[in-house]
Amino acid sequence: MQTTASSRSQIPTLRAVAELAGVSTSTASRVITGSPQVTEDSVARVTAAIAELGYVPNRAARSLVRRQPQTIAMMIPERTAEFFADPYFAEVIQGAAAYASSTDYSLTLLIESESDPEKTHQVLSRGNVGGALILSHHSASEAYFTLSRSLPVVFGVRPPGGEDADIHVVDVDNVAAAALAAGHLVERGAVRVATITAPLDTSAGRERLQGWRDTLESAGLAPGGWEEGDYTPAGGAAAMRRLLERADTFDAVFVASAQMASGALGVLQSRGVRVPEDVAIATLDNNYFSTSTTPPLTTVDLHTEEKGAMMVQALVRLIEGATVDTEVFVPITLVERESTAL
Amino acid sequence: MQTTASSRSQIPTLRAVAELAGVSTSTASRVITGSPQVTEDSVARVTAAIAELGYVPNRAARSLVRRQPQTIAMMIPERTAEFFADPYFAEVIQGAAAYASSTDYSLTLLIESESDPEKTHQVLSRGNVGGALILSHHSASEAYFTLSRSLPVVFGVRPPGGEDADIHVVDVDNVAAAALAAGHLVERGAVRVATITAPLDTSAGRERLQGWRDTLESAGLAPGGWEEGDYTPAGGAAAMRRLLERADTFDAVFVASAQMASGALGVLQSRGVRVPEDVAIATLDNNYFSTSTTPPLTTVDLHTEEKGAMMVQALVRLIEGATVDTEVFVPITLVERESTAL
DNA sequence: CTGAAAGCGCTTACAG
DNA sequence: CTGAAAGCGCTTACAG
Repeated sequence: MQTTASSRSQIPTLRAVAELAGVSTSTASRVITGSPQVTEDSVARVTAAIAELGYVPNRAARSLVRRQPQTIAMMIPERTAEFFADPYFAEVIQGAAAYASSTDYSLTLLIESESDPEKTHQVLSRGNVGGALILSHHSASEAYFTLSRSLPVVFGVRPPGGEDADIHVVDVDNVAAAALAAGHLVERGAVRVATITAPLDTSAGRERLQGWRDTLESAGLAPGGWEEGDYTPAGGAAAMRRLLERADTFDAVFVASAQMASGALGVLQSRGVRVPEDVAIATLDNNYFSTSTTPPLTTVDLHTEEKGAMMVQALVRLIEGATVDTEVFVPITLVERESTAL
Repeated sequence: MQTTASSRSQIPTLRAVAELAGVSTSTASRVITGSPQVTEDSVARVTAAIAELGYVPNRAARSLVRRQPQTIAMMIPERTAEFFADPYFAEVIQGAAAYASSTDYSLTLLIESESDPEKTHQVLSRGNVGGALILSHHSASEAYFTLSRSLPVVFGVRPPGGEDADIHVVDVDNVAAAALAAGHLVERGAVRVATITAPLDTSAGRERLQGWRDTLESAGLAPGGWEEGDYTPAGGAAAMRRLLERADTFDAVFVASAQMASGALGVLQSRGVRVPEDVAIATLDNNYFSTSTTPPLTTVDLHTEEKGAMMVQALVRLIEGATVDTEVFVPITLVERESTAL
């Protein structure tokens, strides 16, 4: 109590800035909000006063008067397993938080209640957040369709059923990413390219499968075998075992995520299959799972951190009334490593 | 703009609640804040009105008048690698966010600028957060010592140099956790227990080594060999390779984190060492890395998610002026799995 | 126990 | 371009 009180009294207000600068709070406020209707002289004096006092606007007061909380909610899935296993969320969050810190908005974490989507809706629609970022793949995201009519919302994945809906999505082009990885395998000389897919009940899973298929087709190659994984190393390993049991052999495999690829690589090596000599591997995600294996894996960097930043950027624009494309693609880049070396 | 405006007009205010309940806003406010000086009848009527309107207090207004932002900052390390590789942060964050949602506080993510701690200090001390949670191990956390004099702060790890400082720490008892795991190995009959440590420039690393040492000593066993790891599977694997090169053999190993244990296990198996028959393994962290290996690993659950919740709980108490222990221990539990089966 | 009133720290028409 | 004034939605002494 005492600590708090004493610290509070130190914090400079707009009034203090205005007094020091010798202007009214109105003028000081105009300078701070970047209003054009102020003289250069006012700007200089207020700016100096702000610097001298280390003034930072009170968010609560600003939010109250603007009727617009300077807060963005990042909805994170309640189902912990999904959230934990994957560095994906951490990267998106990191990127989003970093970008948010460069804006006037703060990023707050909200658990989405999957058992009770109505509750989540409540929390978001009651005026305490300026907009929301939706990350989950599977969840009952239809609830967010309605929400996005009354609150700015940006999705990190196109939600199931959201093909026609008037929603905003910031995501990687999964077809293109898969095609980039598979294409690299083909260019390198592979002629029998198998794949381990991401879960096919997600759009990302289906699109990555599609990208692989398209690539082989346009290269005039017959599609190789494919098995479904679940985004985990163990799932990738299991899929690789099934792939090896099949009649059709392969000289390369496109694995739809680095976590799965690390598991699949282990199986290959335990069977004495040499990578890249016998089987080349290309995957997606430039993270720990593609850099720390032996050999390290050729992959497509999905720029997940940048994705987080782009989501916040799109949302802030939406909140501030600017026009935002309904679909924004996050850049992708091929990173060549030993797993496809010649 | 239009969307936003229309949605705003829907949001019920305290005044609307008061009118519906037939009381003044003062009384309505008292009911909401749980003041004792209201009649049962008032409580009933206001409560009903709140439910009917779906009223949620405006955080900005409340923060403004209370001079206390209803916001808790979770400081996350700028150094991305550390943050990404480990499910630890994600678990703590999840637990913290979930607990925060049951309070009046919202959890906001702030990147701590390690290159410029002064900047982080600025952000926190300028009155826009009610308190802060500090997670990082290494960082220049001394800056937070000063901060904790003017702002409620809870550390997730005792910062270097923070032995005597008057700070609040919520953490697992690392010595006890290591002793629990190592003790299980001993009870099971191991007589030559080696260890792979966490980085020894962290207090957690040193304490876990200590717990292993204490256990062997009190069991009357000579300390086995030890090698330092870096919290990653690759680091655990490297440490295990070094351990195997040493003269002293071992029939069990305590690995100070599950990520390292998964790497170490791989090395053992690739050398034809059977787990648990030839070497038993016990580790810390009950996460993906201890459950998904073959065999699954006996471990000490550090209740990381609960830790996040406890950190928020302690911080909220601090903010609200209650007394909080300077040191709070997160519970630990042994989880027996195949890696130590007899 | 209750209500009228003041005020938290800002922003923004409004008048000049 | 500038300042005085009103007001954002709450909470809390103050008086009754």
